[in-house]
Amino acid sequence: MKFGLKGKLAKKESRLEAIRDAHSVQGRTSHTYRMEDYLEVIYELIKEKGYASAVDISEYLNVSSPSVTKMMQRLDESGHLNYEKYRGIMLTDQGASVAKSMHERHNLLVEFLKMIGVKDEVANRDAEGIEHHLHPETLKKLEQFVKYWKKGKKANK
Amino acid sequence: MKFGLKGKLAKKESRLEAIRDAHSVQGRTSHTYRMEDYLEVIYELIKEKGYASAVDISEYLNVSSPSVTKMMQRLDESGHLNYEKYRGIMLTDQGASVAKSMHERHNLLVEFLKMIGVKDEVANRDAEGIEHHLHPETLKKLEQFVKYWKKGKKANK
DNA sequence: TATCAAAGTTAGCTTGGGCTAAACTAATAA
DNA sequence: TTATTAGTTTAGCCCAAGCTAACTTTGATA
Repeated sequence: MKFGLKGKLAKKESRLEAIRDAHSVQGRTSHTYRMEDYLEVIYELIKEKGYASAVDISEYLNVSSPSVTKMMQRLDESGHLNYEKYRGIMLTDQGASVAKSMHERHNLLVEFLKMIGVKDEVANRDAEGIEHHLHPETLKKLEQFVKYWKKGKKANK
Repeated sequence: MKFGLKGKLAKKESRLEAIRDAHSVQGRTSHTYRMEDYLEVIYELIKEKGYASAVDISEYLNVSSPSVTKMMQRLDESGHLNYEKYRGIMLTDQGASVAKSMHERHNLLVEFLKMIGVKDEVANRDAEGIEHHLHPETLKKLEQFVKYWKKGKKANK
């Protein structure tokens, strides 16, 4: 496997042009980063306790319960979960898929960060911030890279 | 140099606890991520053309000019730049320092991403998203790591 | 020097996400 | 069965950041 040796053929962009490209609107996903955070917590709660209550969500995201309620309504609206007042919360397939994706990104990022020597706590915090911003390609490459690195480590341990 | 071999002594946290820690409020920096974007563009504009005009900022950030004006007022307020209506924009030391930090983070991230095989365009876009979320420690480790890796590459080229 | 286009600004609105205070539900204990 | 209370929701607010429409300033040119 080769890294970092791609053909340098691309038209060289000025830094400003690169910034413009990066900030050009480009098919955002119908949900916000904050929604991803909520979905991730709900997913973990369901995995750990079987259900997700508003108090728990509010505790783990460090927000008030009215904020949770509001977001539940939005996520219901957007089809990420089925929500019935005073009853409960269930992830839809769509919601679960977003949540799972976040979960995996998080794991991968934490693994990588620890690998390069970042302390657990910081790794976790940074991963939580970064996970929303990864292009699928980046994800794939990072995955390959981590796998590759681990193999190497094992090889000369 | 060693990576990934830190003592595994830390108390093992549940995933939810980790999420809570990550989302616990913790000394945010008196400026927002969006401010960082503006400051970065202003910095690059000044480097490339000697000054930063509102139209340019608005073009490179893909926002309207009233949005730029508003943000200039805020950044003036917060001491990141000196702004005088219809006149011009100058970064203060504080503003320049934030901008420079973004610039460096961006460079480092792009370098790393390309290193693992991510295409330029994607690397740029992801870096732009990620750069706001890096703890100084992560930054330092990533830097060491990139340096280390490059050395390795050179060694067996 | 007067005019006019381009650049910048203000006014006033929208939206996402957050909060507190107050009202409501539901489930348990008496 | 009723009363209490923990949990949830509503109402009504705030703030950052965005937008369009309308206005002002500046500077170049006739």
